[in-house]
Amino acid sequence: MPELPDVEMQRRYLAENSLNKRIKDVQVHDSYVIKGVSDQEFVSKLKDVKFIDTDRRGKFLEVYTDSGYDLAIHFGMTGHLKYTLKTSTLEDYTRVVFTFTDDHDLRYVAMRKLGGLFLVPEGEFTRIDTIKNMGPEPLNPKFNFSTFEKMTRGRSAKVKALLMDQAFIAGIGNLFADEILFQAEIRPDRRFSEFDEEELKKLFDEIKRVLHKAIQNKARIQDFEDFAPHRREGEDCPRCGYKIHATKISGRTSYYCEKCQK
DNA sequence: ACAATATCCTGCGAGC
DNA sequence: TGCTCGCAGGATATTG
Repeated sequence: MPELPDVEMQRRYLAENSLNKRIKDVQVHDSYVIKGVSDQEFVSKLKDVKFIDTDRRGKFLEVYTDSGYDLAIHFGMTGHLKYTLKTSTLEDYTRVVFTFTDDHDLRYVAMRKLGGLFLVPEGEFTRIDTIKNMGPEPLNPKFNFSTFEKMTRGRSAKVKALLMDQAFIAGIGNLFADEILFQAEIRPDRRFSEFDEEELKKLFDEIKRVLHKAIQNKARIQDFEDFAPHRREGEDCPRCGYKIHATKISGRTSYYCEKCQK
């Protein structure tokens, strides 16, 4: 489920717990999640170094080190980080463990292996194709309505497919795309060519507002007062009481209100 | 260039 | 009870 707000929480978690501590050991329990380099290289490049800073790009957590290599972490759908005493029981699906000299671990845990850990030369996160081709960061103040309007011109795909496309805009997944469209009162199968200026502005504003609010609420979509009821086909729309409808867009189930979303 | 679809990963629940 | 099937969602590869 990690989308932009969730990844932002993971970033803050790492920044609070794991910066400026020497890594005395790196254990790769599952090499499938190590991307770009061999396990051996991954371990040797990160052993005896420190994580010194963090950033986020879309759904990637970027971790800077004090050696010549940096680390990008993607959580796929099921991944998360766990900082704990190294003596504590290893969680199921622990894929990679960093052990610091303070005898604590930072563990990358992920049931399904849809994410991964990418080692790149210093600062060169654009070596990762998804990042290289990534659209604008929605919460960046430089991402303004004029930019958004230009991006949408000539695009004929369904609005929800584009919201989930990382090359169009960064960090939005299935759940937040539904939530943004619910708040903007726009159907997920609409196309930009049919939008009037007011709808486009409303959509732009809701992208920023929903993501900001989710971060403020610690990424819990449940904290929305009238959130789109995900995975609840046939339930009542929290805004108008009409039945929630489900449909497939871009291979993903979309939930929307046929009455309030136009 | 763009749009749409198939595929991978793993566990779970529905249905037979 | 035990099997298969389909689904969950992020991203990529492939096809149109």
